[in-house]
Amino acid sequence: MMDSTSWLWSNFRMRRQRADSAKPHAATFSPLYRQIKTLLLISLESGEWQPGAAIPSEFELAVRYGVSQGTVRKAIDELSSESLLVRRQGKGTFVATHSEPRTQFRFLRLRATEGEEQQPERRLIDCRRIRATAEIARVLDMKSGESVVVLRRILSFRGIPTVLDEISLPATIFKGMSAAKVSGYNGALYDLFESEFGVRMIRAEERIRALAADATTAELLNVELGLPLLCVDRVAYTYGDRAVEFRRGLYRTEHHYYANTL
Amino acid sequence: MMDSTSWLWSNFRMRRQRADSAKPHAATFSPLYRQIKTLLLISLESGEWQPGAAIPSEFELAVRYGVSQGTVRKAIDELSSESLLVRRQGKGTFVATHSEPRTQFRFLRLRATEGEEQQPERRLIDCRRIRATAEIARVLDMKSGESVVVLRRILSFRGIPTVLDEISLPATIFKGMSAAKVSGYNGALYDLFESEFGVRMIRAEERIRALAADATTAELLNVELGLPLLCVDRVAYTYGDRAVEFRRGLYRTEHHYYANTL
DNA sequence: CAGTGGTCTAGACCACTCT
DNA sequence: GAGTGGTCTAGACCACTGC
Repeated sequence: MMDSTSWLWSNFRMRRQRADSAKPHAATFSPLYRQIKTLLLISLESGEWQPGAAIPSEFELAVRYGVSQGTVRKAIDELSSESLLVRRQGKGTFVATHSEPRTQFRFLRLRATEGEEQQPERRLIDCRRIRATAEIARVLDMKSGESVVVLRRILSFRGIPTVLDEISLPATIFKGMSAAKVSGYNGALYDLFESEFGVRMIRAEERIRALAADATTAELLNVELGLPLLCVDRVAYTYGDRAVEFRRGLYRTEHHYYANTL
Repeated sequence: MMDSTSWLWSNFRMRRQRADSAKPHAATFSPLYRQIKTLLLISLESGEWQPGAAIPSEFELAVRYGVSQGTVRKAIDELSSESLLVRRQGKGTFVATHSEPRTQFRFLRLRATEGEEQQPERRLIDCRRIRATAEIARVLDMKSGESVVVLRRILSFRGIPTVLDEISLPATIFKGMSAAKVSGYNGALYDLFESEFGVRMIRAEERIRALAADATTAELLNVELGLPLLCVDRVAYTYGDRAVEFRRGLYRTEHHYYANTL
């Protein structure tokens, strides 16, 4: 089959790396397990293995790539520590999903000052199409003026509006995004992105500042003008470190805090 | 030597674990490499290996503990990923130190909105001894009324006062702490704690909120009353997850932000 | 060159899950 | 019991550092 041919070739190229360089090593050298990791990443990104599904066993992958099980294992170890894969002893290795509570915990850092943890209620305010501003174009690596979908929504805890999110997405990647799609969904947005648009958020960077509530924000969050809020700017990345979301969150912190571990 | 005796005994006990339990496995089971990791932690905590110094080679440790090099390796891997040890190919494995810039980056998350990264100037305001309030006693796991050292200081960037820190430390652990000791030191506090008091900060948890500057803060940071500030409450832990510092930081965020990666 | 960490292998056995 | 990930070993060789 074509598959066999392609992996034989890949493997040949991998092994060559060591043998054919006259100089000790060029800057292009990478160990076998990293090359395996790259192959696994390709399979993940291409959708060959769907979120939530099991990937082939370590033994099978070792045979497929013509390396030892330990080498495959080390590649999976890294992907697992990056939360792209999840190992389950006795069952197999699975593609990580945003529908797992563990993952949601990772991307929503707001915790209640006291009392039990609770799921937020999500209410969509609006969903518009605009042309990318210079700022959005810069962080999302687009051209100014390209089409962007902007969602605004409110997260409430125990009925208290607590977070105002403004979420900017490249329209070309999130084709068919609409208020209906978001409203009809009762879960984390990243879960929707993954299942409906095939966009998996891998990593995000946040910049946190404090600022005073302006008129619009004060009204939407039902607080008085000037109340100090956390302003959380997030850029989220998918495979290959491609930025695909810019999100500005305004958090009330009378009864919640942003949790972080150093 | 006594050393030989003790490690032989330890090793015996480790291997026993597998053999002598009739039931498949009690909840107390832990794999060999974790037991090795614990032994390494003991050596670190006891000061047998000083910060910045090299620990014995993997081969030597394998002989000492009577296990294979790969098992020692896995133990070191975990300690290394927890930033307790640092591997340097060809040189050895070293005890991590707070004097390395990399480590300071980890515990000071404030970044400039624009321009080059810069070292802050540190100015001590005062250093007092008080009795632990209920709140401090709770987070530092002390009794109410026990002696606490409280430092207040300001961090300035480019001459602009930006952070007001109030740092509470158990007096019994930080014996001999004084204004002179802190003032005479031009570096990260954790570096001072490590070298002068033998207290190594391993991990910290932060809770971030937004609040308005009160009168005292406004004066010390030279801002107007009510300016929104980040309030960063940190509890820092040393070996064995013992809390040894409570720190409340108030951050101006006109020209800086708190950086975080998810 | 010797010594250290880094990679890779092959094989054994353990622990867990499901059938 | 079969299949999966988890641990452990012994040994080979590579890559980097410093003498």
